[in-house]
Amino acid sequence: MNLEEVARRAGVSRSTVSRVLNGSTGVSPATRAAVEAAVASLRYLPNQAARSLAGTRTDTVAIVVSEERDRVFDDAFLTGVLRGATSGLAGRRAVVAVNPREVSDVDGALVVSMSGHDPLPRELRVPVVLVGRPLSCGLAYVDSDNLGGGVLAGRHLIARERRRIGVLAGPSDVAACVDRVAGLRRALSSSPPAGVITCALTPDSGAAAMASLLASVPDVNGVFCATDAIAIGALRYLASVGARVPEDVSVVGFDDSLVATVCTPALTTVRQSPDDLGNTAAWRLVAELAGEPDLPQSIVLPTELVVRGSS
Amino acid sequence: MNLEEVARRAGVSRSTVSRVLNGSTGVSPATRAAVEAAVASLRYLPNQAARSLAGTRTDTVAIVVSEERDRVFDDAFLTGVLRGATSGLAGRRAVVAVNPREVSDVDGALVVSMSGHDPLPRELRVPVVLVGRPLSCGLAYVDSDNLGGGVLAGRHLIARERRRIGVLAGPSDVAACVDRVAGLRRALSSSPPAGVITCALTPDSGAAAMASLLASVPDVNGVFCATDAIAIGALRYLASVGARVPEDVSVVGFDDSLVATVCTPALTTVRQSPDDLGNTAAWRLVAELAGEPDLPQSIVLPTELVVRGSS
DNA sequence: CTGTTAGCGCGTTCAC
DNA sequence: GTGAACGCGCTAACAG
Repeated sequence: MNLEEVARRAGVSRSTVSRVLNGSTGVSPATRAAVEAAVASLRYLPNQAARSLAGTRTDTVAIVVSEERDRVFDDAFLTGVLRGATSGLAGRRAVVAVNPREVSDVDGALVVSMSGHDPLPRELRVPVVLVGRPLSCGLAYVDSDNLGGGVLAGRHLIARERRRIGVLAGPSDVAACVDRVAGLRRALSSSPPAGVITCALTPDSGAAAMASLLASVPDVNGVFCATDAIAIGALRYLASVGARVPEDVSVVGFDDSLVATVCTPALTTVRQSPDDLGNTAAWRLVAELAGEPDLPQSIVLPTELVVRGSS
Repeated sequence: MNLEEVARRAGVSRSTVSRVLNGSTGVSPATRAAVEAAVASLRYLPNQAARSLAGTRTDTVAIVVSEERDRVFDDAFLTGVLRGATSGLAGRRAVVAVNPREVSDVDGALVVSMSGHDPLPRELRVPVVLVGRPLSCGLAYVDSDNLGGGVLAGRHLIARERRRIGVLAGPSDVAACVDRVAGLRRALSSSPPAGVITCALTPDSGAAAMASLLASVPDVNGVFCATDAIAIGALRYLASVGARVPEDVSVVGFDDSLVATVCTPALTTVRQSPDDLGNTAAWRLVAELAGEPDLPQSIVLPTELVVRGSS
């Protein structure tokens, strides 16, 4: 099934069918209709390989997932971004890759990476949109309002009369964590955090960080955790030493992952929408590929405080 | 940068370069070496489009994720399968799709779907390997040993002296759930379950199902849940009516998802490995595409009981 | 063992 | 407004 057959069926030449398929102007309404009828009745689908070989596009974009197992916020984040992205890709093929160097023959790429210093996107010679703010390069990106979320968390802790506030900050090369903590600092401007501990993005690391925090600031009464996974560990450690949450210590997380609703007490946290992140990034990339002018270099999606039992 | 240039550089013809690239036999070691040197020094990458247009393969496989939002075990399952699959695809391109009808120009497909009655895989005119046992078609598949896991759970409840056992079974069209419950029944052969409630794969549905179970079997002292998500809901409901776990009722889940370690009490559950599932399915598909004979029609991966506080 | 040749299906000039 | 002709980069016959 190829252009030739469709052309014969419609009583025109290959070129004309091609023109109709590619929305080119200068085809009389009558022939256009004939061609469309032929296409429909033959259930013709263009051959992608031939199309990209002859033309200049591949109609394929890469979704590059550059992450290590223990450096991901939570799996729901990735799943959400993927779901949102594929649905926003408007008929294009999405190839997923873990290693950017395996990627070729694509029109553009969506890169989701925790690390703010990923050197890889630049190696792709196509338009790139990042999911998550980069720390060190000027590429276009879509991100949650991590700063604003941090501010919300900080104001909430202040409203709860917490004045000895500790921070379990996550890694310093993860932009989202950096921004979240910056937001908290901004909300706390008059009375800076009593202690800041960096840690990995796992419950175990969060528990260990909570232990150090308690050691250096024994009277801490509010804790802001850069991710829910960290907060889970903090809650666990606090329970193990008999500290009451929220009576003795308020705990606030970030992500609103499933575990936030399941742990005891349920976790006050800041919600972001991975689906919207992926969808918006896809939209932005598609728009760029379509040649739309004046596209924003960065897009920031709102976050929202969800108050539960831990504060 | 194309075959022509590489050929010129190596002082041979296009065909010879093509032969070397495709591992065809009958090339003298000397010319092979010359070609490989040229390829390396020019950093030549074959054009995928041209390759699939001329040849019979596309070197890309589809990963079809056919799921609705509320019918997924947990997100970690999907991410795991995806991670395992992409790493097992041995250099092939992986295109992800939600709708199988968007899939064309691929050599084969991996289909991950909860529903056992998915009519879609057959529409793809290429080799297909399913992740998860199909209920109604005879396609090749890779699955966790859900039956065996159910047996493990059943034996465990018996060992805990639980004789009034209820089942929160999940949907009857999800093969994994059906198999898990079948395994439980097998372990309980002498004394069948006191009650079986079907439900959706969400905590809320699990909570509602637990309520019905308690209504019809007030003295239930053991509950097997087809998934951890269901078990979370069951635990929540039991706590709300003041039932003690595990003193009054033992609860066992299935999946060993992250929430199983976070809830209170921590959940006894059966562990499966989504990564291995995806990886094995990819391997099986690649082997079939390579024409390997005598491939197994089904592959079943072991599951493992993880005992925690809830039993 | 190696080179030559003929398309794969399509977009894109060109003429008409 | 429409058709004819060329070539994208490659694989797969076929010669030699």
